[in-house]
Amino acid sequence: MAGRVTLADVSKRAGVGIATVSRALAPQDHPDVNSETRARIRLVADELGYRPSVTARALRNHDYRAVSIMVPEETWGWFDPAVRGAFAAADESGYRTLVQPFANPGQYSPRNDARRAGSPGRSSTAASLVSSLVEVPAEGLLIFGSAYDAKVVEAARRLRLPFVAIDDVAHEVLVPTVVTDSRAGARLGVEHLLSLDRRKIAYVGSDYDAYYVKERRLGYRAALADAGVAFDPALMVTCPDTLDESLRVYPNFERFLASRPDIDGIFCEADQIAAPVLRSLRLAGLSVPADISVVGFDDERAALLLDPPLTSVRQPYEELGRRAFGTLLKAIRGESVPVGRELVPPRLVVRESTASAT
Amino acid sequence: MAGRVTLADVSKRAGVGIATVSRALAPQDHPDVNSETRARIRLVADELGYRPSVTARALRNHDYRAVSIMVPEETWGWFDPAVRGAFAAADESGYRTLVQPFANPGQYSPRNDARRAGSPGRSSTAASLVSSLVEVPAEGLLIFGSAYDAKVVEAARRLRLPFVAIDDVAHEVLVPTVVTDSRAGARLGVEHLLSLDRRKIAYVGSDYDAYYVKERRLGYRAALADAGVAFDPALMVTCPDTLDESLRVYPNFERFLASRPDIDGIFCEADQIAAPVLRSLRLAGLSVPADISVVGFDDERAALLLDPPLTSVRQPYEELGRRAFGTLLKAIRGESVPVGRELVPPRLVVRESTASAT
DNA sequence: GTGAAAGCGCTAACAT
DNA sequence: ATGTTAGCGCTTTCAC
Repeated sequence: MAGRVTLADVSKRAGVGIATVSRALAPQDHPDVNSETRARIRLVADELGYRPSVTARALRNHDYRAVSIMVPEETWGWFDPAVRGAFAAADESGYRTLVQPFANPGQYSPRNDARRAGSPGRSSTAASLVSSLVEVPAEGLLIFGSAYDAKVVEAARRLRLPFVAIDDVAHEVLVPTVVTDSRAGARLGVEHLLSLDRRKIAYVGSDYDAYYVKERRLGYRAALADAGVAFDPALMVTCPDTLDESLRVYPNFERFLASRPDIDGIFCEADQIAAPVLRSLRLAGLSVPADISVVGFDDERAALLLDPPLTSVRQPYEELGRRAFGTLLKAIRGESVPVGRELVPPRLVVRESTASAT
Repeated sequence: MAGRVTLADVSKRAGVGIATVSRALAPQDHPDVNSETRARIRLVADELGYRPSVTARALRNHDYRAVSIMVPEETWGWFDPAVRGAFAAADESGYRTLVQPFANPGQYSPRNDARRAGSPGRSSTAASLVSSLVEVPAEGLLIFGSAYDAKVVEAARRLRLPFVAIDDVAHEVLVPTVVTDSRAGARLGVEHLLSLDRRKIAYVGSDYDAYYVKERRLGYRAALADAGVAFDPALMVTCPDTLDESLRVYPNFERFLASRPDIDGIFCEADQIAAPVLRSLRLAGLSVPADISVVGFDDERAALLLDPPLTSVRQPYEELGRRAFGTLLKAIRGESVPVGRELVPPRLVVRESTASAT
């Protein structure tokens, strides 16, 4: 049903040549048209309900101005603002954005799976991605998360599509990748705790083997080192169960808490981890932040709803998306973009769990 | 840079006619080609890095197989799974999805504004939407939220684009609209409380003038009526400050709680409202669910992280998206779809805040 | 200032 | 089984 009324129709009805109509209707006022004619033609076009065929225009002009964004289904909740950032940036550059969700074949451990509705659809896996990509009228490709399935990378390369990723899981990057500077973020969080005179700072994290986990741990140690506080391995608490969202408390952390009544600060690897941690503290009769200050990472929406509201390192998701699109655009325009990580700094959002407002 | 290598190139290199190449490369194996030739041609095509021009194909075939999804920036966090549902449904029908975020000109009160990063971009408002829509090569239009700016509807109508909305705010619908059955949802929640022998059930809501608010209130009353429990207006607590996410407790609710020590159940209009409510209860030394059972609405991610984890009416977001696409597809195919609401039933997710697991 | 015509890359007749 | 050709709707020389 699209593009029923064509330039020819308008030209006939207006009693002018088809080319004139084209000129009259051009986005930026074409100089070579009598403004009266233009007005008249525009009127007729409106009347007829003319809609330019984007498809014909694209064919003719060899530019489609669209990029494809591939989003793994499982991470949607997470990368949502990043998608929005990419949208916004694309929009500003006159690009359209196509979104293709794809099912993630294991490997990438979803943090949101408790939520995963049983979508019966055969949404593409990385494998079928190969073929489906061919169908996409895009000038470039943005992949969110788990871009590093070698098959996907290979597929994209074969399509000769400029290709940028946003990912903080893979240890090794095969394409230009935009990522939150997790190390700097953890550092910010721990420095904040140190500035509150906390010295026995525990790190509560997961055993998930991911780049961001490694980096956050490094950030923690770096902050301590800079402050001249000795690193104590006993303060690193690893909870293997952090992906189980239904858990109220982590057994590992409970044990740790009982054994170390001396800690005065906790850096949580993720907000999601902070929720059970706060519960444990409450159950233990400890007051946050009076007895113990707690900092999270991500600043997801729930950080605000926790009790007390959680101080957290905010992921610059929106910026991640914008940067990724920017880099992609460079690639599309033929500038060379190096394979490697482009770090985006997060910032600290202070709330009551660290009560800086003394 | 798209579509450099054409059918002609492949045909020349393979020493066959251009039509043969077209047939050989057709998505579904064309019967009229020697399979050997096909194999050979495919090889050559691969070698040359041939990518079909979607744009030419679309022009030729008069079907673009894409729908446009317009998402108001502010509600992204909310409608995220709905977008995914629409994606999935579209994908299953061989449709692509274009996403266009648009800035919402006030009127629609964002629930997420605390999060709103200062995106400097001039992402389209409803007004510029008009023109921008013309540029979108879509066969149909899905609008998420606030579709009822008359200008937007008018614009879409003038484009003669099939048009479906997902919205639970507008009181009056101007286009086919898919929406959660909030009344049934509230009913589920309240019936659950009643089944736990709660009889003094408060309704804590906002003063937001929206369809879903009205409906949830009606659902609350309907459940009470069915159970033969007299409706007590004094148990309706309206907190004008429910949109302020930084608030730890609602003054209105605090007052109410102090004045009514007899209540034994609370139905919260939204999970977001439940967070401060739970805090107030905790501060008042009341135990949930022993003393008071609490039910929320939406079942957003935070429901799981609250303490105790919140029993909540889960919005069928994914299904909302799927249904909306389904309806849109009908419209695209020329079937008539009535202007009106298509209700999708939510379901109750029981957690510890109502401790049904005695 | 305006019209005629070529051609973007593809597919579907219509030949052969 | 394969080649030739017309034409989808548009923009852009090139004439006038």
